Amino acid sequence: MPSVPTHRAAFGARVRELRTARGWSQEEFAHRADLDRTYVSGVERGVRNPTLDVINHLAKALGVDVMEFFSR
Amino acid sequence: MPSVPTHRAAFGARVRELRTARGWSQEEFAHRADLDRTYVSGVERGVRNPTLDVINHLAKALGVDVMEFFSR
DNA sequence: TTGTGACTCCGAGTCCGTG
DNA sequence: CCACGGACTCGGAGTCACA
Repeated sequence: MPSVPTHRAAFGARVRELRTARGWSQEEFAHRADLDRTYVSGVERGVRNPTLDVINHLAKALGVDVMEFFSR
Repeated sequence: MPSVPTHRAAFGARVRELRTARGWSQEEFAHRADLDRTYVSGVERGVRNPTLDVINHLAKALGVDVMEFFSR
């Protein structure tokens, strides 16, 4: 088992994709999602294991449904 | 802020829906997912705030994509 | 068959900084 | 602008006895 599970990496990559598509820096996104900048960084790299609550926060900040993180 | 956020309750309800649709008890499901029965109970009631790793584990045990938890 | 309170332990999540 | 580290707090993971 790698230290960065594939499902986490995929999730993080999707978050990053949606964030950059909006032209936001990690810091601006973190502020909008009311989360720490370094934590968002960790989530996007797949090293962090976010909770359901955080996942919902991220979705809300991005203005998307949670489904978007797992589609495609 | 309620102690059981609506998005967690919705998630739990969806898990329960998928479990019962397979005719599984919490105990049987917990065994298949390699989790404790009481933990599964907490998730279904929205009391627990599962991590992305656990969410993926549940999806695998149910044989569905994680998307299924958030669709409809 | 399921809900619940209480428990331990480790990781979720924050805040400081660096290259 | 971002990756990464250290140190910290508190809440999630995982379990049990009991209702």
